[in-house]
Amino acid sequence: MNDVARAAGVSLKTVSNVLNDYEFIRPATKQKVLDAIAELGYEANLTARSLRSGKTRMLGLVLSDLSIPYYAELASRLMTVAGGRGYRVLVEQSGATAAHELSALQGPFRQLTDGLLFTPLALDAGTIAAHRGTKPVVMLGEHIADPRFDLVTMKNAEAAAAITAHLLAGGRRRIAVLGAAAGDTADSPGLRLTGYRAALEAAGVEFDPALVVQCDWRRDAGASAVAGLLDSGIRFDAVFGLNDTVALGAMHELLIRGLKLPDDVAVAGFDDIDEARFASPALTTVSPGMEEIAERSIQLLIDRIEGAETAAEGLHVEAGFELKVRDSAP
Amino acid sequence: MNDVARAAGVSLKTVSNVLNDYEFIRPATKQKVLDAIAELGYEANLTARSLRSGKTRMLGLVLSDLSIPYYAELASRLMTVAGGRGYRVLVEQSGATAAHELSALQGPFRQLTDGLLFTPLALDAGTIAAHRGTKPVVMLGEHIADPRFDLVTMKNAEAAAAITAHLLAGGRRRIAVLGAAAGDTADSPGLRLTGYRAALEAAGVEFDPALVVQCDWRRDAGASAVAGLLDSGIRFDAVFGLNDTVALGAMHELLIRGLKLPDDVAVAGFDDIDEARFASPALTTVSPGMEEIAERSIQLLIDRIEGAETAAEGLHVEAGFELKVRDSAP
DNA sequence: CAGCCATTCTATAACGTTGCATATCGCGCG
DNA sequence: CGCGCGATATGCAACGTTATAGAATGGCTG
Repeated sequence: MNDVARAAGVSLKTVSNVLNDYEFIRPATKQKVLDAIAELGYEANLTARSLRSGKTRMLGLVLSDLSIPYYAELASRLMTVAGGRGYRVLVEQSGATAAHELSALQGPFRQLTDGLLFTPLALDAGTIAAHRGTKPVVMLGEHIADPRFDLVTMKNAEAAAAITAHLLAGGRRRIAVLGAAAGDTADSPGLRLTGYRAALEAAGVEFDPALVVQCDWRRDAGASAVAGLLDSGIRFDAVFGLNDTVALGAMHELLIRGLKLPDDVAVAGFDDIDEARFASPALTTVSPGMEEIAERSIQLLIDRIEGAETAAEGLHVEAGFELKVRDSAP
Repeated sequence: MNDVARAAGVSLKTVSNVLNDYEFIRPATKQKVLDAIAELGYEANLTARSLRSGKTRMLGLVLSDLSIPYYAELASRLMTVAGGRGYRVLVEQSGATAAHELSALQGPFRQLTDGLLFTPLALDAGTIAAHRGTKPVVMLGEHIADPRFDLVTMKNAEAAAAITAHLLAGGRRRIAVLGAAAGDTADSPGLRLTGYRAALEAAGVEFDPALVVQCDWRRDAGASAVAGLLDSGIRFDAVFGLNDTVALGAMHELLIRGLKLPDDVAVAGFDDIDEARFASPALTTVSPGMEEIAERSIQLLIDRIEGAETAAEGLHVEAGFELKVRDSAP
């Protein structure tokens, strides 16, 4: 920067002012500085800028595992949106363990970022509140729904109700649910199950806990879950996987067992990952507005960072959803 | 750090020395400092450290799109491996465009990292060499194979030959290839096609260019490609998708058309993404040693960064592969 | 017992930027 | 004509750390 100042015949501070779009600079001066910068190929040192300004222009993103398709897509979009606002995204994988989540919340990772997009899975609201520090945090997902925190999430219950209603409208009456325990009411599984139950009730169909199978949200777990149902002789004419991955695993198992989809069993999922569209048969699912989630969460976080006028209390944003009717449950 | 020094009754520099594992410190002194650090909850300021030392302890990872499953899995592993060595990974998406790749190579992104893991798709070796800068760069993938660069890649040709040989051993003679042009010899498509041709030749089966279909490495492209083959009446008894995604798209289309897999057509892929295992039927593919790629590339890059004794010339590493025989091509 | 070296600790000066306060200039107004 | 004020440019200090050089201590050697 010294060299630029000398080349442009101005002071160090003037160069800095040009770079920071300071208001009161004569166009001629500004041009001289810009020319010198171009000629010397100067690039501002971001580390020094960070040290002095206390800002890194990086956003932290904490999620359990980047290789999970939903998170990979979300991360990709968040990076694109953040990039458009002049921020980078630094990703940290927590493995959904409390220890890692805590260290992401207060460790060195935090120092490197101006704000955090946090998908807590293990920590509870109290612990997070105690260790959130002073920089802004925006929660993603459903694990935390606490007025103290900003939260961007999806309409889990409404979307699950909509897709259940769609299955019911198609004449299905015994809809197996994979990925929640019958008593769940909180977090993604519980909220989606609640939506399912609401739709059943609205249609006057009785809820049967035997149709609810708890399993991890992974392909193989979905396959095993549906295998368990088949083996135990429980009747069902539809499967609602609480995410697409589980639904796809279930579909795989149903096909292997020689069942016809959707005639024998209709299958529906949740998330609308890219894969759902190209599955065979294509998976009926619900798109939870990931684009909107990405945009609103980045927007909210940056507003907090840059001190925009926003509510003092935690803001709760719910993105819209869209039913995607495909061949697995027409 | 000042507070710690005062609390421990030592100089600022001694605290710094303790943090940097300086050799000549009396255990008692070290303990006093550590106690003070613990008591005050002090954490070193990483930005200041970076400014002074010129190191950020971050590695850059440039890839086209994080939402592509292969890259998502690779990124996830790289982050884990790097974390174990005390580095973080900062991801930059290039969209496979030359402009973005170039800006990742020389723009501010570069400043933030001590070294680069670079998956070039658009830039050529000459351009990269001209703009590589002074910090270490390790290439990933096949686009660049130039002695000037360090490169970590997979045995594309050998693995493709092995899986082709497997199809041939199963009695298949007309194996369609999706994802390359008949004349390709370079990059992932070309290398894999070369392996395919080598296996045909070794088995005395004639190469038919009509069986080679160029398409993007995406699901829908794979589906369209195989649809084109079917519609044009070209006979084939097997499909080799040059990556899993293409193969899965093809499989989808074949199933929709009422073909029996693997009886009518065997299908094989390349990459062994998680999805391949749970497809229906499960996809025969080749696992290109991603774990090894992650470990060797991080190792190599960190060695270069920390100035370990390594070859002056570019080092080329090829990870091993493993055939995964599943139901789509038993 | 002086001299030397290994060990242990410290003072000072950077790293490259921006916040704050201030200097300078020219113009309109009383 | 002088004062005040907006516009423009600048100087200095500080952000929190580490590199460099050197000071202090003590033990060993000749």
